[in-house]
Amino acid sequence: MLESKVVTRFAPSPTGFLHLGAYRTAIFSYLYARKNNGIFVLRIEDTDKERSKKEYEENIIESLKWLGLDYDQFYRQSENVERHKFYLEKMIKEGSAYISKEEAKDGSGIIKEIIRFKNPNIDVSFKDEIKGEVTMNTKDLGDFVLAKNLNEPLFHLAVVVDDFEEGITHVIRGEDHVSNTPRQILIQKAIGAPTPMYAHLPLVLGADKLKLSKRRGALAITEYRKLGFLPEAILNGVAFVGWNPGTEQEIFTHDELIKTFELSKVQKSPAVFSEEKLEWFNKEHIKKLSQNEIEKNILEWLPENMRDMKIVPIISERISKWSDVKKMINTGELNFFFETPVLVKEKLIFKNTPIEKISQNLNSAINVLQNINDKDFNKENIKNLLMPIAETLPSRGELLHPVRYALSGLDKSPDPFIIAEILGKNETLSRLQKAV
RNA sequence: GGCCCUAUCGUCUAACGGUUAGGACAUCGCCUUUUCAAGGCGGUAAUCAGAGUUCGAUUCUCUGUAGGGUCACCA
Repeated sequence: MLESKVVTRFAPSPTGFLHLGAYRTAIFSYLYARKNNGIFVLRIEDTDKERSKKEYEENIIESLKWLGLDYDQFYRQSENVERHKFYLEKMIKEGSAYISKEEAKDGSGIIKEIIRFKNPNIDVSFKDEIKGEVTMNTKDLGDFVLAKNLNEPLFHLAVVVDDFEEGITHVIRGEDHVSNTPRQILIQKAIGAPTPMYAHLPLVLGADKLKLSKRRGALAITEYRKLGFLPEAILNGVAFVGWNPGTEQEIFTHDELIKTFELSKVQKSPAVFSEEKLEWFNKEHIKKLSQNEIEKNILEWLPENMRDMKIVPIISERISKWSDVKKMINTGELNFFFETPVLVKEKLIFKNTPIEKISQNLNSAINVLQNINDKDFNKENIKNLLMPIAETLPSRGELLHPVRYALSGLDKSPDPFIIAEILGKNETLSRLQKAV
């Protein structure tokens, strides 16, 4: 029973901030492990001492945590050098690897001893969960290098030894590793390790149809957090790049994804990642939040002097991520609530209605609104009084437009009833009076 | 170039060999209490090309074409 347990791993190298494409492989590995009651391992592949940085490792850990991808085991490849050395020595002893004296690649002319694999030059085939049967000849690979020396293993050796020692049963990784697989299988055979199941994920492309890369604007996952995306929305949206459950449901929670995820439904072809659709996913996930949580978040994103519960409703239906709150502030859409707008007389005019008629309509509005008590000054009551007047006019706009403009000073704004409610009776009447 | 992989609306995708080729995002139009947003309804839009197998091909086979991956003392 224990033998059949699924163990997957996410094995990034901490040489930069990881973008969504990398996290998608983490998500799939995680989902697959959880779905099968297995174990999810995080292994930091930091054997490249020059390029690996602690900062990046921390960013990876932080990002996984934020996404809700909890791992059961953690390894740092650089801490496994002893076992890498053990297998290296074993291979040399058994003849599947040898020490080769060669001139250093840096052009210094120094002769070094490196460790090469004795390539048997055979056809290697493996079954890939996504791509199917793949066969490759390994003779082009030559006697590839396993390690710089006994204490400095290279990628292929380290991966194979660690996957074996950590009991990895399913290697889920990017398609760029397909051509690495045969030589890793060769090493497995040499050290007597079983071959795990492989699933090579198709690449994630940017809008330019090229591989997603930081150089072309791909963001680190922590940047999405800064932009005010919900982790569950990112999880959902990224999982849907190159995978779908085959039903028409698109919005999934963390737990629903675990239940639904299947490797067999992963796409074979690369997928273009759409920022627009990610925003849509986020908006849908915001809708699932309780009213309280939405209020709390919006309030947090508002500057202190603007933290007023009353404007939350008009903000919440106009944003798809929290940072859009800032955008609304910057475009001045919310200013009317905090300061009396400066009006341009002509803008009160609806179509060709004479200005006298507009003033007259505004006055009727003032008259009826005066009759509402302060505490009943809400959008329903306001609407109930204003609409009957508007209905008597050739066009409702002759009343509604000037009222809305007088209150907001904007060409585009929420409807006049809600604005009046937010402003309160006094401010509403005062603004209407000024417009007459 | 060698090896490997892939190919359905602009994008993500669905379709036991038989469907008016379905859905979502985006886009366009209409409606909904002037405008904006939200919401509702509807529209435009796709099987890379050519052969073959078959009564019938988006689906199977081959070829072509186009993309992509990989060929390190990086991972």
